[in-house]
Amino acid sequence: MKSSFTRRFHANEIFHCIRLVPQISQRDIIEKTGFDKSTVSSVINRFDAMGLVVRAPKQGENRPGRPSEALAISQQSGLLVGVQVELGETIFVASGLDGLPIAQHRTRFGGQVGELAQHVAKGIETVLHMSDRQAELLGVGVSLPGLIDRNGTLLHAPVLGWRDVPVLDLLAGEISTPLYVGNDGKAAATAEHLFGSCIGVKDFIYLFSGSGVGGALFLDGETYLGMNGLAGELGHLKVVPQGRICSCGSAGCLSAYLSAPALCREISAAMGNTVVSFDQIMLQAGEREPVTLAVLEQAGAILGSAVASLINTFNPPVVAFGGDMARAEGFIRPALEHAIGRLAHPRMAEATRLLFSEISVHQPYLGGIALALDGVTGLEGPSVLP
Amino acid sequence: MKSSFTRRFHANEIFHCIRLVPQISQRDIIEKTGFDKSTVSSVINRFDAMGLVVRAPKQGENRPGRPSEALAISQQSGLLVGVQVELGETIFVASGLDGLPIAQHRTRFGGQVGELAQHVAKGIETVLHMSDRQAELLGVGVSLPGLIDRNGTLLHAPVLGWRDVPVLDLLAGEISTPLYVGNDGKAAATAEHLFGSCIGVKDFIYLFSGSGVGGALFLDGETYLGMNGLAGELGHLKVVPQGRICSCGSAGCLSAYLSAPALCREISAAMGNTVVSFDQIMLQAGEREPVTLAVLEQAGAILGSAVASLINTFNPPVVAFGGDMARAEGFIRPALEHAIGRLAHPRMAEATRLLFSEISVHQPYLGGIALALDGVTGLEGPSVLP
DNA sequence: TCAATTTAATCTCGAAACAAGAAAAACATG
DNA sequence: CATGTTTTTCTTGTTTCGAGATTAAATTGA
Repeated sequence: MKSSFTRRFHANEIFHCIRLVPQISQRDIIEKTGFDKSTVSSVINRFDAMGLVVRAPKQGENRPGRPSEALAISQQSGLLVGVQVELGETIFVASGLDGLPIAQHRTRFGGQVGELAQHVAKGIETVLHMSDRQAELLGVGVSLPGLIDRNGTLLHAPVLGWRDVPVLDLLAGEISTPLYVGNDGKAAATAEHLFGSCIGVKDFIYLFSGSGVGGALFLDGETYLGMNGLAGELGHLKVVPQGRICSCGSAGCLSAYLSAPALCREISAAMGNTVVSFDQIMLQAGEREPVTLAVLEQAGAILGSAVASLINTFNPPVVAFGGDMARAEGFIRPALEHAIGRLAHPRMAEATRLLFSEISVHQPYLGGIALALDGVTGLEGPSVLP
Repeated sequence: MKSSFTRRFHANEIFHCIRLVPQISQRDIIEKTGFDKSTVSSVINRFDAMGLVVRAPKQGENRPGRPSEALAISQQSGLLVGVQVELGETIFVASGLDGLPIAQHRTRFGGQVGELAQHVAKGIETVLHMSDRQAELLGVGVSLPGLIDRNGTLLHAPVLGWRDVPVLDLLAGEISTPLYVGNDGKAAATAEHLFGSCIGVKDFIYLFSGSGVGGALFLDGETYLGMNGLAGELGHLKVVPQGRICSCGSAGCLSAYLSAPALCREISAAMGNTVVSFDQIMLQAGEREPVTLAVLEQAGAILGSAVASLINTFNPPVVAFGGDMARAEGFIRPALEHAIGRLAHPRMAEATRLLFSEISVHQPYLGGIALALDGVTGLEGPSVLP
């Protein structure tokens, strides 16, 4: 069952057409993609033979002619599990091949390397039971907060305190399904592309903030990995020469100025009290507490300087912000835009849209699912598509 | 004669195999590319039919069996002209499809927009006469020192003082051959990939310095253009918050610290004399003049900070330096490497090779030829390959 | 009710391309 | 001069895309 590259390309495109617009007809797919009708028909016939899609006559189209089909990803076609490992807690989500979550499960996790594999395997088991759907598990995506290379080795995760952990190998020992392990920034960017505001956007730069600052380069329809898979560490762009020491061991990084811990420290120092969480910062900012507002404004300006460099580098149509950056949109956006206007090349800045991610705030658990869906439908490696 | 994408991909790969290793045999191409022997044979037969290659029996192979063919790009197959527009002077180079220069011509150019098209057309005419080869002109590449968008409009060239000049349209009015217009940084990076030290390197970041600092992102086998074709303006990475005013109108750009004029100003101010050219700087540095050495060292450190950001962003196998940066290798490299070691993520820094371009110093005129060759053999748009 | 019309999806068939194998070409060796 | 070796070309089978013909399933109107 070895298909040519173009065939897989077509299949992939058509699959995502159906996923994104359920009840779509072949006619609409032909218009949208520009593929030939016979190509679309044959691909969908194969999808059908594999039980990947369901076809139903389309209702409520009161016009002459043969009614079009309403295509949809089958609920029975297969399951994905997304795993989001964070400090203290792990989130497990099960979904169908359409990527829509059908069950969720959270457990505490102490962060011991030795327990990771068993802990994840057990969580997957649990969430699969909860999902109550009779279908095969096709793939598992695991999003981790750290630098992960192409071989699936986690090189450094300051938040967890891990170094050089072969996570893919460890997990593969307990989990037999296809396994996709990835950095949380790249996972979040993929989620934004598959489910969020960057659907259909082939090039965008993603930045997000939480316990650290991460990012991803989404170029030409896929996340750019670089030589070892480490590209996109935008949290460690240098913004201040000889600046603050960063958790990565270097100095002057964006992360040292914008991560939640950094902002907490800064506000605490200025106010004399103890601010320990970004929730608290948002609360104080909502009450228009002056020090907090000033620190956030300052953060927006620093972020703007980094984004100006990114705009001058990539000339991207979209720069997307996720996590705490998205939550604080109202407080940082003016300073951010002002800095970009001042520092980026005008012709590029005016063409770039800034986008604050909603899903990264309200559905932060989609990263793992995105890795899994991207993995099982992807053009390289084995794919569940024909 | 519309070929499929894969066909053109194969043809392109095989063409460059022959270009890079003249006298190569089909056998060697098969080994190198992994294509099937029938594919290679049929592509080369078409090359032959078009008069693109010459085949000769390979000499001096004293072994049994049918002797292999020695393939080479035909000298009669076609001509390219590369044009390098600089302040005060324009360089014209003619070459065959192998990219080897066969004639060169330089003329003064005052920099009047109105005269550009005629000036270029006349120079092409002249260099073609000089080349003395009976072959069709297949393409012209024009490298310009400024921001050029996808439509071939030069948006801003501080060096020439031009703004919003539709160079492609202007030139197309005088020149009927396929025309490829590009930014000098991207042209130099393409040259490095086609003729220089980055042959076979599919991903590298290119930085060069001259009257300004420019760059290019060479990702996944091609220059990354971004939305409007403006990506790669690495000279305007922000390195100092609220820093020096740059020719682009913004502040704190790399270019404001590393361009030849900036270094001249800095050295002049510190020494009290007047340094006006990079040649003079190199001379003084060669004599180990302390102020000059200190300024260059400082420049290396600033460059290192920017390169550290680039390494953390792209995780590239190679960062290449051209122009004045390459000339000053000996004086900036220690500070550069030190800064990178301190600021870039160790796992990425250790994997990245720094490369100082030779061709950008000794054959700076190759940029235009590179644009032309890349254009006429490229996978998108019309191509001279079957 | 039953053609006629209209639209959607499928089927048929030719052109193009790759890949594997057979055949041919051109040389060395004994 | 036969045999073996190596390189290139030719032959054939399979796959895929795409254009046109065909079939399917509805509405419309006589």
